[in-house]
Amino acid sequence: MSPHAAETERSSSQTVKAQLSLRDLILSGELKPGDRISELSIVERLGMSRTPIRMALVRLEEEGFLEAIPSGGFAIKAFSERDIYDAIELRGTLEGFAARIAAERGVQGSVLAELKDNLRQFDALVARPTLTVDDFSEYVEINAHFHALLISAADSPVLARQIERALNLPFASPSGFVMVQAMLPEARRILTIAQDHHHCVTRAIEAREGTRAEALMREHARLAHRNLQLALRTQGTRDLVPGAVLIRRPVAAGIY
Amino acid sequence: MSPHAAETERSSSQTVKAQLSLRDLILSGELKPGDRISELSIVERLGMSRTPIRMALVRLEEEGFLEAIPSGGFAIKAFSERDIYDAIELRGTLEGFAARIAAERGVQGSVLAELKDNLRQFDALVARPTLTVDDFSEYVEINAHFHALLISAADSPVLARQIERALNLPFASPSGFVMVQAMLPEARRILTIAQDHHHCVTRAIEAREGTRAEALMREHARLAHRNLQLALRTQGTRDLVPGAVLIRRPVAAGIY
DNA sequence: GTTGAAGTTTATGTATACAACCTACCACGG
DNA sequence: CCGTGGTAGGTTGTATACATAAACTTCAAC
Repeated sequence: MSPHAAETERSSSQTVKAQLSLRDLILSGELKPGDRISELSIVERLGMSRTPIRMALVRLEEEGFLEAIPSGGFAIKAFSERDIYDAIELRGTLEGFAARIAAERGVQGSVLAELKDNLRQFDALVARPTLTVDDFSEYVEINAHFHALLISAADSPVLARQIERALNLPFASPSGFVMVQAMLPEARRILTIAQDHHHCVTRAIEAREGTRAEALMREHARLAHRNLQLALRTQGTRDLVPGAVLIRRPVAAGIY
Repeated sequence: MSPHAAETERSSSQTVKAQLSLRDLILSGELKPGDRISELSIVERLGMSRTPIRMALVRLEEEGFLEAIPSGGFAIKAFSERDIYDAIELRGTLEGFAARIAAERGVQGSVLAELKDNLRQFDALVARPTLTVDDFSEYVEINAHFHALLISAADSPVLARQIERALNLPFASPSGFVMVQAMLPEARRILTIAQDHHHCVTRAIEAREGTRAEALMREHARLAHRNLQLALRTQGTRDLVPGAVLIRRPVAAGIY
């Protein structure tokens, strides 16, 4: 079934299990956008009682996968291509804000050291003569760590919380389109640009150049815009887009 | 007790009642920051069963009033003065983003007309020779409407949702410090500046000047910074700050 | 044939009972 | 006297039963 199904087995609480399982059900496309979710049908599908399922539904609504129906219950949300575009742009805005206040207020030396270590790992990756799919998986890790470090550099719980929420939607994640990118011929080129962004932002933060750091992070997020466009319009890559099943109109012109 | 207690009486669902009541309990200071919330104590206080109360607790966690305790249950969050500063700056960033995309993508004529009507109401208010407390209440309405119109001008559900969440904290609201402002000698001056911001942003959006619109909304939010500083440091106005009880260190030097 | 209304069915909202866990206190041993 | 173990109390997590409201179906009348 779903690639993440395993992790739901050995979880602690029933609520968390339900949350993960439901998310998988949604992202795998078994539950389609617009569908109303009946609690009872989930009960018999997951084999637990209604209470943890109701809890999970509330949480998934907060995460943005579901929307409350006025008369009660929840339905699976559908997203337009523009919604995804906006979510990416929003992430760029928030990460730009993080970079700016990190630069303006200054960051702890230890965080800066971690950032530079992360850059070295990235450099080593790009230096490899050929890039395998495993290399891209490794990049996902390094990239996610860089963005996490940026948030800790901003040292603002309020902002961290808000960014966390903005990243709940899978296609808004910093690494959302990396595996798509891996399939594209210009993979290395995009990677090189992303690498440069990371370097420049780190340098800007160190040099207390807030405006520059902000602009760079915004532009960095826009790499995902291009990957999104390519992925949705290139044959065969659409399934690699995280949460592709949530996109309202398949758009992909000429595939069928 | 609380000024909003009335609205909790005639509510529909028990969950919503619990949510509103709990929020009042927190904002009125009856439940103090750091306190762990026992579900049973709320049960006997509100006279309903645990189920809707648990639901309300989850929602209030999402709103930012509570934080989950690792071992289970919730505790009331405490905020530093810098958290509030960041929340205001964050609102400015998000509203700036809204203003920018409204300007860049263009807005429907009807929304623009509503904005201009709102500006006229604002102008009429400022033109009054003296400003009563009622006038400031009216301003809160007009101001809230302006900010709501800005969001609808951006026409982005993803962004609207995110801003809505950012405004859950009472001190992050656009009108959060207006009643404080009313008590200050420079009340009219601040109002005049806010009025100019509203005018300029609307004109910038109409003229498709995205960068200008964004910068203006950011600066507009920073008016709240000043009001925050004044309110916390001026004797007697501290209680007018919404959610003042959530602020960690009373800060207010020399009051006691 | 279509529309409206009433009854039935099924959904969610709420209450409560039960189980598992964490915590704090007390006793016992080193 | 300090540390460790166990037990008791209370807390949250889960399951289930019940009430209420929404939706669907069916039947009848126009």
